[in-house]
Amino acid sequence: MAITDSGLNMKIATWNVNSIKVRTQNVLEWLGQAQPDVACLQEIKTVDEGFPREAFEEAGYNVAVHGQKSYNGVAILSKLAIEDVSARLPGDDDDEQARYLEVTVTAGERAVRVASIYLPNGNPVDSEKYPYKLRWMERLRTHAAQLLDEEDMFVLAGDYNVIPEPEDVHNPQGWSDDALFLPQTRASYRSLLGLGLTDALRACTREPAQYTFWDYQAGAWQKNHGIRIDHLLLSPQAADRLTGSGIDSEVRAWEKPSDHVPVWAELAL
DNA sequence: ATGTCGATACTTTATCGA
Repeated sequence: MAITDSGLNMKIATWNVNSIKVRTQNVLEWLGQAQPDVACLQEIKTVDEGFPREAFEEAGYNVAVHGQKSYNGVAILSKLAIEDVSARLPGDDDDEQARYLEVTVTAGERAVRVASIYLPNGNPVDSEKYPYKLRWMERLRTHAAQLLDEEDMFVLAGDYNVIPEPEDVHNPQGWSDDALFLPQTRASYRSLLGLGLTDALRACTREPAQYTFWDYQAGAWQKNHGIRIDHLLLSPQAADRLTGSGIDSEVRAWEKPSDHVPVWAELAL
C-alpha cells in the first residue's frame, strides 16, 4: 500500500515525571518549549482528582488520567481530540496498580492509538516484584500482538524499566543483577520487539549512551551515569511514518527535576 | 558513602518505593 502524506506531523512524547504535583511547572515549561501534540506521563503519584487537569487544559491540552494514591499513575495529554479511553491492560483482573492507559488521538482523517506505560521496576529480584514484572511484560506482549492484528498505527510509550542493550547503560557490569538489565528481562523485551515493533530512538541513531534516567543519588547526572529505560515502540504502520526521535536531556538540569527526561518521536501522517 | 527524592502516617522522623 502506498503511503500518502496528509501534511500533518504528530509529535508524541513520554516522560516519567515522578509526582505530577511537584512537577506541574516543569511540565508546563517543557510543553511550551517542546510543543508535543501528545504527551504520555508516568508516576503521577496521585488519584485522578489530584491531577492538575485545569493547568494543562489552559495550556491547550485534553487530559486523560488513570491515577492511584501515592504510587504509580499514568496520564495522557493531547492537543488533539481523545477518544476510546481504556485503562486496562488485559490478562489480570486482580491487578490494582495504575500502570496503563490507552487512547485514540485523531488528526483529521488519521487516528493513532497511543498508550502510556509504566512497566513495573521489579526490584528486589528475589521478591514477588520480579515475577510480577515478568508477568506484566507477558501481558503487554499478548496485548501488543492483538493490536498488531488490527494493522493500525499505534505507539506504546513509557517507562519500560528495561535497559535493552549494554550500550544503554554507563556500566553494564554494575547492573548485571538488576531487574532492569537481567537476561530474562532483556529477553522478554526483545520478544516484544520481535512481534514487529520499532524502537523509535534506535531507528534514528545507533549512538551509545542515549540516556533517559539518571539517579538522584551519588551525582549520577553530573557524572553522566545514566540508563536508557524510556522508550516509544511503534507499530509497522507508525514506523513507516517516523521522521525523527530524540531525548530532551536538558530538562534534567532544571530546578526540581524528575530523575527521568522526556523522549519523543515525530510521525508524518 | 545507604550518597536523593517523593508520598504517607504521624512526626517532629520513619517507612516504603524507586
